[in-house]
Amino acid sequence: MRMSRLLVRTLREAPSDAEVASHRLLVRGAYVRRLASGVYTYLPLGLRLVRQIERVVREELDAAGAQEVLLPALHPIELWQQSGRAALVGDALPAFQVRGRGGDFLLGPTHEEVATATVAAEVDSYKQLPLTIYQIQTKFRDEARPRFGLLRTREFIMADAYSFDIGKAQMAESYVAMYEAYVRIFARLGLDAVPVEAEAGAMGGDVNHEFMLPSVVGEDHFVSCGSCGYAANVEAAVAGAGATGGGGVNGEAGANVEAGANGEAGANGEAGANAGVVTHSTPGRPGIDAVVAYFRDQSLVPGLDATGMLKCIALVDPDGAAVVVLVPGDREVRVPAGWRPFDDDDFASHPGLVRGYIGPMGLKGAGVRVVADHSVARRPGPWVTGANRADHHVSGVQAGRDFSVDEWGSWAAVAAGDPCPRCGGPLDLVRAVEAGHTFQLGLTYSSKIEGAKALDAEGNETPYWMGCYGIGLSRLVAVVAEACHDDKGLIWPGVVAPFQVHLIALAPSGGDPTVTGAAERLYGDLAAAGVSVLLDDRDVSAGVKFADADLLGMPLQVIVGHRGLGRGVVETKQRATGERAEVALDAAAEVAVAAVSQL
RNA sequence: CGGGAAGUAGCGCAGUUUGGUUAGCGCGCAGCGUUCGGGACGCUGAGGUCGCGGGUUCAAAUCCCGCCUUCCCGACCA
Repeated sequence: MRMSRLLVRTLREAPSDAEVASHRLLVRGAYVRRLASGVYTYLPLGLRLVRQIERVVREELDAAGAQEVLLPALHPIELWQQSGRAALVGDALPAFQVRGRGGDFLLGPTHEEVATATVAAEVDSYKQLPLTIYQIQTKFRDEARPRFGLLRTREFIMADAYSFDIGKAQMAESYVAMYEAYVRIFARLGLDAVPVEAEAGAMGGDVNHEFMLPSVVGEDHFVSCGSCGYAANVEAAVAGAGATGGGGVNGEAGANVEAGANGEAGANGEAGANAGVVTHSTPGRPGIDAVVAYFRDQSLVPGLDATGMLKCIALVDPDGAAVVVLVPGDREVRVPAGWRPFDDDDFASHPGLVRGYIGPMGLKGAGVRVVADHSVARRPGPWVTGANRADHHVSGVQAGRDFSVDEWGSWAAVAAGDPCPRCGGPLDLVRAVEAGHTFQLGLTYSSKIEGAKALDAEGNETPYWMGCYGIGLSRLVAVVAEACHDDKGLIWPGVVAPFQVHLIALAPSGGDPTVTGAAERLYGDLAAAGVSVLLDDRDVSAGVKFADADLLGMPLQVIVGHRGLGRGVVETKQRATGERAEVALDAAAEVAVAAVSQL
């Protein structure tokens, strides 16, 4: 491709709405342009990039036995009503009515329903299984907040696959095959993906893994154990039982117990029902920090800090029952999938729970289940916590004496340093981008979509055992760019580079037949050798060409100019290392081909 | 959806506080000339409903009200 004809207007300055490096450089390099928030156009270079990533994905999925299809992006809403996910439609998903004969449709955010219905119409026998289909499609999600250029968008390109099997064991085999394909895909793209255990969320199903790419722009966090290799999304991670919190933290809590007890002995607050429990007026101070500051200012409980507070969070479990979760004040509550925090209506129907002043006492009688993190058991108290009364907190509260816990578990969000649930070693917390997700769905969809079943060898009808798998391709563009750039521009790895060679012809305006002739010949030779070449034949100054070449980031630059040509040589430059070399003009094509083959 | 910031030429910005000729600057774009290996230089030129709508005023980019859009933090995230 000749740059003089390519739609590539590079920008010296990035638009002010581009914050992160990948976004700035992809826009400056004319790879993409924003049309609306979270909606991007791929210009020719950007599309070539996507195609390169697609090529790797296709090769690996094909090698794993998956078959490519193209499912509709437009889904009849009836299909989503069958699967039971229609509740998501309208609110969270873009839906609309089609005129004429009418009907309600949505723009597919994911394709479990359509994929299942598609196979249901074709497969009736175990002899047709196992089957894995995949597609590369544009997906639509009504993201509340698109972010960071291509990293989180409303419309994005995804490679999604669906496996169908006759039994659970076979499903697991298909899953492993796809999981391994994913590992190979990320490896070939030069990405250091970490498969982590994850929650299934609204997808349903059981076993699933997220492929996480550690990155400073990541929106997710996962924990990993350097000792045993355990890795899990923080949403799904649980710390080792019995030992949540470091020894030091427990030690501090112990000190607080003594200090708190002594302080109360001399305090003359209103005595609670139980000896040692003191109620304090804390007007307008919901939340741990505000209460700690108030108690410190008023010298109510000497030495109190967040670790001496008992944090009580009201949740609604998947059955709709109210549950209060207890964790130490310095920890966050882990909200499991399917659970949700109390909303205004919930508080209204549970007058015993006062927002901002929730405490664990007396909840049993109110029909509210109380669960607590293991770490609460390890810190005996007394605690400072909410009084279940507006603008009041209590101190001197003891577990067992003043309140009881229905169930102990891992309810605190995992933090760095927590013990690994498998081996007890300290966990690391890593910021990362979720680049892929694989699920064992089981019968979640096949049990609901009409006809999604097959006869097994014994003639019994059984729903398909399914898996689903997704990789965000457009997100990968952002991730690779984020990982591969310097202050001058992008630095594409060979496998994804839109062009392998950036051939720069440094001819003065009006042309220098020697230079243009040599460049044209090289261009032809490289193309003939199967190398993709971007020829900068524009009538612009050398500085512009060098700067653009560095910005666009093709792995190998070949510079043809009169200076070298006078001695019969051209120059090569590795974009990644900056390493330059001179090669004889006659050998240049051969050298470039060899260099490219090693990318 | 909550909090914050911002919308002036394709991009980056000044001007708005204190209303007052014809709304500027850099880059980019077009033409001519010079230059020619790390974002060259000179001259000429094109390009703007100052986000949109309403209001105040003799007069609005500037003040007031409403709306839209975009970005950042958070919530959400199939």
